[in-house]
Amino acid sequence: MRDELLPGTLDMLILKALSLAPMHGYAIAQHLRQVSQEVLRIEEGSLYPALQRVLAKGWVKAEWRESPTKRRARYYTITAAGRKQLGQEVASFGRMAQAIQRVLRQT
Amino acid sequence: MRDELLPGTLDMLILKALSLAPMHGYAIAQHLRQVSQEVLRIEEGSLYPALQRVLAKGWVKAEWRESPTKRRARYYTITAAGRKQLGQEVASFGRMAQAIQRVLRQT
DNA sequence: GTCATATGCATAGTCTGCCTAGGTAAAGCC
DNA sequence: GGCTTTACCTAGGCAGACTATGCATATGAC
Repeated sequence: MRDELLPGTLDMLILKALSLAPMHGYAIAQHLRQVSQEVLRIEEGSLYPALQRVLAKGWVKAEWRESPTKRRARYYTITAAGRKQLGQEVASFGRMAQAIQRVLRQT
Repeated sequence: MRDELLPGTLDMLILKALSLAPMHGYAIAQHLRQVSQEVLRIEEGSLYPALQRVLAKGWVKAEWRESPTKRRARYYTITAAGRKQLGQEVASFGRMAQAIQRVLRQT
C-alpha cells in the first residue's frame, strides 16, 4: 500500500474535482488535499502526467489563463466524455471498496 | 481503474484470508471471490507472485501438504509479523477509502 | 478408456501508473 | 537580494497486476 494514494484512483479524483469547477493543476492538488483533510497528497510528479493522460483521452480540455495570483496557469475543464468516465469509475470504485470491506469484516 | 482489483490491496486481502485460517493459494483466490460475491477475481498470475512477496517479507509461512482433493498444495499460515502488517494495512486502507469518499461526496 | 473440467502451482514478459528527483519561472514579502 | 509560494513539466525508476503459458493430478461424463 502506498502512502498517499490508492493506486488507480487518481484519474477519478481529478475528474471529480473538475466536475465541481474548472481548475488548474495546482488547485486540483490543493482541493484534494483539503477536502480529504490532508490524507490525499498528490505529488506533482503524479499530478501532471495524470493530467496529460486525461487530456489525451478527451476527458478534459485545457486552456491557458491567468490565475488569481497573476501567474500563467493551465485551466482544465471536464468534458461530457469525462463526466461519463467519472460516473463509471465512481461506480467501479464503489463496487470494489464494498467488496473489500466485505472481506475485511469477515471473522 | 483495473477490472478485478484495487491495486495495492492484494497483499492485504491475502493476509486477511489467512488470518481466518491457513489456506493454500487456490483456496485463497476462491475465498476472496466468494466472500466478495464474485467482485474480486484474483488471477493466478497476480496471486502466486503476491504469495512469494508476502512469504519473502516474513508475513506468512509456507508448507507443502495434501489438499482435500488429494493434490499436493502449498499451505500458507500467517505469522505474528503478518498480523501486525495486516492491521496497519487495514487501517491505512480505511483512512484512504474514507478520504476518497469525502472527495466523491462533494457537490 | 479418454476427454473435459476443476484443482493446484509457477514463471516470463509486458504494461500501467505512481514516485523521486530534478528543472524552470513569476509573484510577494522581508 | 533572497526566501517562500505558486505554477508547470519531464526523465528515469520501480512496484505490482495482467496476459499468456506451461506443468501436473483428480474426478466425472461419455
